[in-house]
Amino acid sequence: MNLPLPSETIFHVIESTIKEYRKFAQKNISEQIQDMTIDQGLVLLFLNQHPDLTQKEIAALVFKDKASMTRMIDTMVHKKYLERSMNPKDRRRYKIKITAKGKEVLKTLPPIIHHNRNSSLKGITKNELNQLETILGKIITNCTKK
Amino acid sequence: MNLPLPSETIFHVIESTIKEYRKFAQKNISEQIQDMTIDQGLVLLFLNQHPDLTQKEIAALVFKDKASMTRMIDTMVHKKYLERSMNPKDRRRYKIKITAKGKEVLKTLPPIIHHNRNSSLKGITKNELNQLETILGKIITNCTKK
DNA sequence: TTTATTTAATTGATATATCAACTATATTTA
DNA sequence: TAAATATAGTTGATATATCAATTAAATAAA
Repeated sequence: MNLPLPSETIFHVIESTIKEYRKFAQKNISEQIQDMTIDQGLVLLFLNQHPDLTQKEIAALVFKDKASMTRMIDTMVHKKYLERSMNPKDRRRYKIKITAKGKEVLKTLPPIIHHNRNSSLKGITKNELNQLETILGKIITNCTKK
Repeated sequence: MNLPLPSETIFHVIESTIKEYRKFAQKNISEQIQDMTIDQGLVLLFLNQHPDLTQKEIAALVFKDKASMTRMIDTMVHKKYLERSMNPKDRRRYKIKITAKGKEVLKTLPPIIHHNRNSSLKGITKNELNQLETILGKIITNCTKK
């Protein structure tokens, strides 16, 4: 069987892309906000626009499982970016609130992220982005159907 | 600032794609080879075609750092897929050899991986693959230049 | 040739991720 | 309504990843 090496496949390119983007984005975040990981930043952005998200829902949005999310929110609570309080409508869930410190970060973070996205997509047309999304969508479908 | 949510960006799609592919590929591998992770399989494939790779070089190929690679190869040695011996030409490096058990796996693995790649890319044209590679290449360049 | 620098790999500390088992609450169904 | 099932979140065990410091050997510079 003449199988191309993993490094010669499109999957290698895809993985390389997301790793380099994450490295790039983390570097730019760390320059301005210390002790803030990309994923923690994303959690803040999500909660800011959707305050009623459950831990499980946030987990899905950032590609983690619920156990990881428990611990991630533990550390964000410990760092005073978030607060947990009971949700009276469903006492299995928490209400997760962004603290004042968290809101401060939410002033600094969006411009950085905006810049990360823009500069990493520089020279790529709207049309190309659509192509990208379409093709990747096919791969996702192939991997998840049935 | 009206910043789209992370889940609405192309980065989310890219990350989703690689995660789903990995999940899909791992499932198919686990059905036939127990106790073998994707990354361990990739290491075997690389070493099979390039027996003189150093740990550091393998690390780069599978997107890990050298400390992770030390430990990954430790476990593969422990599981009897690999053997380390000294490299007389450069005694800082190891010569990493695939054992008989490793070679057995290398009979089973390639067809699985072939199937994983093929079925996850089903319905995608050569041209689309080229587009994909080109566009992702631009993102990588944007993230790594300077 | 001795000394300084670089390189490959390891180690310890720590962070992060994942699985399975569990708790508490809510929802369904008999 | 009581019992069964499903859901949100936690926890412990374990695996995996990352960083910084270290070791040992090779290479470059003095």
